[in-house]
Amino acid sequence: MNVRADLAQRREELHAVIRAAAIAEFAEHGLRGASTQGIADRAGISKTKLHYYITSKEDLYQEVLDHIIGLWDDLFHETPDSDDPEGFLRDYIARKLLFSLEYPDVSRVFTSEVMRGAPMLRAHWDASRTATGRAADRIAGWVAAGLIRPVDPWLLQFNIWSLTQAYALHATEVRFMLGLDDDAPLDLDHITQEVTQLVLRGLRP
Amino acid sequence: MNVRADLAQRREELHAVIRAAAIAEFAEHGLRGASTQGIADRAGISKTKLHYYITSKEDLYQEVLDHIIGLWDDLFHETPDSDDPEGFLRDYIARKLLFSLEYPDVSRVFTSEVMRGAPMLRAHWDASRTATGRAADRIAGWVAAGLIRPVDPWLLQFNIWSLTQAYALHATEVRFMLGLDDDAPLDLDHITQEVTQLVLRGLRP
DNA sequence: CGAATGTCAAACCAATTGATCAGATCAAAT
DNA sequence: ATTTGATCTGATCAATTGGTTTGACATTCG
Repeated sequence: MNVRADLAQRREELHAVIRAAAIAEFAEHGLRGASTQGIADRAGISKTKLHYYITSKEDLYQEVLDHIIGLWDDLFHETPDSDDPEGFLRDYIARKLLFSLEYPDVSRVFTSEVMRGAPMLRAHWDASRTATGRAADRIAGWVAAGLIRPVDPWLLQFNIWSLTQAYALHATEVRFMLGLDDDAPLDLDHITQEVTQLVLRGLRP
Repeated sequence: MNVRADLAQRREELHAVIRAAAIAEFAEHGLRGASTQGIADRAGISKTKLHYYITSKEDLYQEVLDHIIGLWDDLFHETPDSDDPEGFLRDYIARKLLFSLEYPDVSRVFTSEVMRGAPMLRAHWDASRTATGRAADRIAGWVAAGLIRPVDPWLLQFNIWSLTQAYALHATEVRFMLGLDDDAPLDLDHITQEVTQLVLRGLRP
């Protein structure tokens, strides 16, 4: 049984390596532009071996998308520290930005899929929309309670998404503009501070 | 001479058609994922005919990137109505959003190139950086004059870019969340209002 | 032991890729 | 009318694509 567990674990580890390689390749070239050879190279295995562990490129891509959705759900479902607007938004923005800077390729794959019309993402979006709708209700509640000024609760969420995700999508551009090396880390705390302030002050009644 | 002009014009018109088709294809699939066959189909010509007018896929892509940079320069160099922060930012945000909603594919091609490390964009970025630096100086001036609260002038620009571009990149997602048809127009005025308010109020001293 | 299962690589396959070529077509210039 | 040059097409190219097959090797289990 110990051996069996080891085997299953080795399989799972290799699968994680493959998934990571796939995310990197898909982030850089999209679904059509990604090649299984490229994924195999990044994973450090032969193309044949890769195809032994996956059923098809499209299938791997779909699995990556599911994985991403799962990560985002986790990120969103972590109970926020507080329920007042300021505490909640601070926490939310900080977490989103941390994720963007830590796993930029994940955001890139997602945006790449959206840019081509999100044909393989539509299945997940129904759940995502109801979640966004609940959040919109909460924001509307803040507005009604006079805690923040009147805003469109949906657009506010889109705006926060864009502010946080941009630092993943355009990290290369940001680094260049700031005169940083291509692989230099971005200043998470500073960015978080600036974005948070912009949003919080922008919502003052 | 008249005839010559006509010929040159026909050539140019066809070239514009090809460029538009290329932008659509590149926006959806990126450089590697785009196929010359797909571009030819969108342009309504045969693949052979396409290759008669272009020298290579990479070359066409580079030309598209140059074209995009030109469009953005024009957008930026139009003299703003006013020089005070509020007037300038209102104008700038409105123009950027108008462009994003009108030509979303242009923004998509640009982001797609950035996401893969922007190897064919670096040549343009030096000029772009000095322009951004000048804008940063102006913003710093506003801060020094107490017209807006202290902010990082560079990050403020990144944040405005992301707020405006997101409605091009993620138009599909936004439409879905708002329950709109895939080809329904987004409410430019409403979005402009919301984004402008968020930024202007977020900058109050 | 031996059968069965899991792991992997070399060779290979059909399809698509970007791109070329020789030649047909056509309008303009001589 | 003939020449010239640009435009356009069908056939075709070599290379790369995603994916399979065959078979060798190893590991596990009876």
